Amino acid sequence: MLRTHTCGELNINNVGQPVTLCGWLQRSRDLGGMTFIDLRDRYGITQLAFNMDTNAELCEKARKLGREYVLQITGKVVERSNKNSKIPTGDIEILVEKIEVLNESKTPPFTIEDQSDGGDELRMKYRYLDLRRTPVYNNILLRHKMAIETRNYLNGLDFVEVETPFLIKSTPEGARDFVVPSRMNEGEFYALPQSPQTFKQLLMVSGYDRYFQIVRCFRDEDLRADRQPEFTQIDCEMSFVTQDDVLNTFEALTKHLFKVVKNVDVSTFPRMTYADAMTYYGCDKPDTRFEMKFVELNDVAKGKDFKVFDDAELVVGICADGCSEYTRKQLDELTDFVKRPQIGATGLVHIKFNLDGTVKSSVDKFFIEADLKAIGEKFNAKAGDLILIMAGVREKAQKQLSELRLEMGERLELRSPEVFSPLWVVDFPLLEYDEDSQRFFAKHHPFTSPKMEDIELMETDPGAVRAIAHDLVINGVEVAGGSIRIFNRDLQNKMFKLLGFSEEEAKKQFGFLLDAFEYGAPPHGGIAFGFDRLCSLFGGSESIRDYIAFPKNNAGRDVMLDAPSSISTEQLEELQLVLKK
RNA sequence: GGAGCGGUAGUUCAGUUUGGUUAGAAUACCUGCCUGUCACGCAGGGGGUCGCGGGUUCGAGUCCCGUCCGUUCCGCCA
Repeated sequence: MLRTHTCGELNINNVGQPVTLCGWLQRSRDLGGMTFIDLRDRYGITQLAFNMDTNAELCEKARKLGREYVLQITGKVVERSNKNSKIPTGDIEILVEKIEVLNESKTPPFTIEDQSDGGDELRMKYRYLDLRRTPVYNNILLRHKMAIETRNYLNGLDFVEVETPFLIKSTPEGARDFVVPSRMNEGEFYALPQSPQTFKQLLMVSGYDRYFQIVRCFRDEDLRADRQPEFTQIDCEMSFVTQDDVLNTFEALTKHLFKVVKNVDVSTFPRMTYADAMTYYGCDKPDTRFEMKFVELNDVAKGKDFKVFDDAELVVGICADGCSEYTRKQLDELTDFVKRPQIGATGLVHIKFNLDGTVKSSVDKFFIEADLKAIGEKFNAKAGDLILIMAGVREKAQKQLSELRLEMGERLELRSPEVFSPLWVVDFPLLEYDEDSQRFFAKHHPFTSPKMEDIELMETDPGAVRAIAHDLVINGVEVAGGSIRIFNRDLQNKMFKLLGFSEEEAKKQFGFLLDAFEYGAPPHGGIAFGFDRLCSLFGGSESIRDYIAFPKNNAGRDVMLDAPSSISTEQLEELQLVLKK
């Protein structure tokens, strides 16, 4: 070993010991007669001291060293005369006797400190330097802890981690596949998995009973702050279970992670149906850190000659406590917010329940005070509250008001990253009708089981069939999703038929799975966590990039590698992607 | 595919609204001074194709058109 200790572990108890440390020069302070160097490794910072009186030659050498030089130093631990209470090693320093420069460094393009002066783009280009910074290191360490704890916990429950292939078969359903040309099979392509869905179901057929995998998945879709083209799932599947079993098992895993990683206790996760989530939050992943539930106002808002309400399928509102004092400017801001093209509302109605008992609204022309008070009663509004109302086609109005609700939550500081509010959303619709292609699509995936009591509806009203599906939502983030699967060949065929698959198409795409189901498939179900999102949620960040060591940028590029890149004509020829000259 | 915001010193930004002398600040870097600093301090210095291309103008960092890059969102993400 080139060192006896790390830079984070020495303290007052080590005084007098001879030590050898290795690390990077974080910063040096040259006072003329003496020089101090902060030596950094991933464990911490230890101060090195050099004195002109005691060793002029060494001190001269030390003052010439640059930032990020890699040093090996030998010396003696001494108690400082001026202590630094801000760092764990602040009581001691090393009286250096020998310096070895293990490597020099160019001046880095940004400062390697907690608060770096570098912007995102630059730090991504030099990600290996960015990763030296403590906050970034802590994020990567958090991810490591989450992964280790997940493995240990699931291992304790007899889950088996099985690796599934990355080079698989492309299927047209779902997200766009990344494809890989096959050199040995001219004109044919592998696809990278969007998830190991079919493999984990096959493992259930194989009797593995409880499977998990912390696994990379690939989707060739546009990126977001919380979406990368390659991302990681905690993928899980269990046999001989009900939905309750799946929910209880992974609620317990989630609680375990909160406890050991964050030391946070969370109570039992409430369960909310998809229908309720839409009714009360206008959204299938509600942020339940704050209430501000939707109230439907059709009965009290219609019939007052206000055309916008009268013509609307749904009039719905929220009540913002204590916001009656909002100024004209603030209300205009909210109106502008909902009118942004991304939200696309045509307007916003407000009712102020003023502190002096008066009621003032933007629709006073149409509503007398008694009408407004009737609306207020629906919300149990009190003096000082502000009611915000939107109207339109049901789904659209819900979605728009949902955005406004989150914005109000933000403005009222009700969305602290230190507060965690998990819930299960269940009873999703099995199918979603797509107007463009005039057909149903699986909302989750084609292997999701309908609720037994809804099976008859598959013939009569497919859109009303509910699935035995579940999402884990925390703070408005979809953290995990899963379902009980179809394990019966007939039901699966019925499902494919609903999705407009001919028997041949189904066989061509999923023949291996259908075949497998004929050899004794057990009842099974599972869930997959978005691991990157879970980490960013635990870390209190909106962006999953902070928790990925080498992430891609907005356009799916790795700016450090400069990938993707073109390849040589020889490679293209070998892959049969161009004609040979 | 669409919308918003941004691109000026190694870096982070100001300056663009209302075109006008030599484009500033902080930090980083270099030199000198300094024996208890820990965001050390003090003095001095170097450092700019204002993303790129075109246009308007006597004159463009600033106005117009195009384009590239970054970022956030919508679409998309079974």
